[in-house]
Amino acid sequence: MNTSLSTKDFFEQVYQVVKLIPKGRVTSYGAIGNYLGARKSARMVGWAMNASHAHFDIPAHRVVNRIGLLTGKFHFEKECTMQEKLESEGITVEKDQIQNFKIIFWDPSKELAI
DNA sequence: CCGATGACCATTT
DNA sequence: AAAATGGCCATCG
Repeated sequence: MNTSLSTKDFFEQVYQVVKLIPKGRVTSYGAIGNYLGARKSARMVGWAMNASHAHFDIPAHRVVNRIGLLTGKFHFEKECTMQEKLESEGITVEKDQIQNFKIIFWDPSKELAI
């Protein structure tokens, strides 16, 4: 069996955190990675989101890069899907840039309080 | 098997 | 202060 519970568990952790993101809030790949103790492996978090297509309950639109830019919008059904969903939750997005990002930023390391 | 790529972030120059 | 590069780990060709 999976004696080496590494990647799969890492994915699960990411999905759990993403699913716990409150409505109207956003977080960054690095924040999740930092919460999981892998801030250097932020790319893996992003890659995990790419695999999130296999999971339907993953609000990947609430996850953006550290500057609040919708870098992964092209990975959604349509380029505007991500922005549409964010605005649908009360988040203002301008030119793929989330407004008030610092205000709506949701840091798992602080909110979930390790 | 080796090389290149990636929804990133941090450090150094 | 801004720009460039390295690092990290996994998947694809």
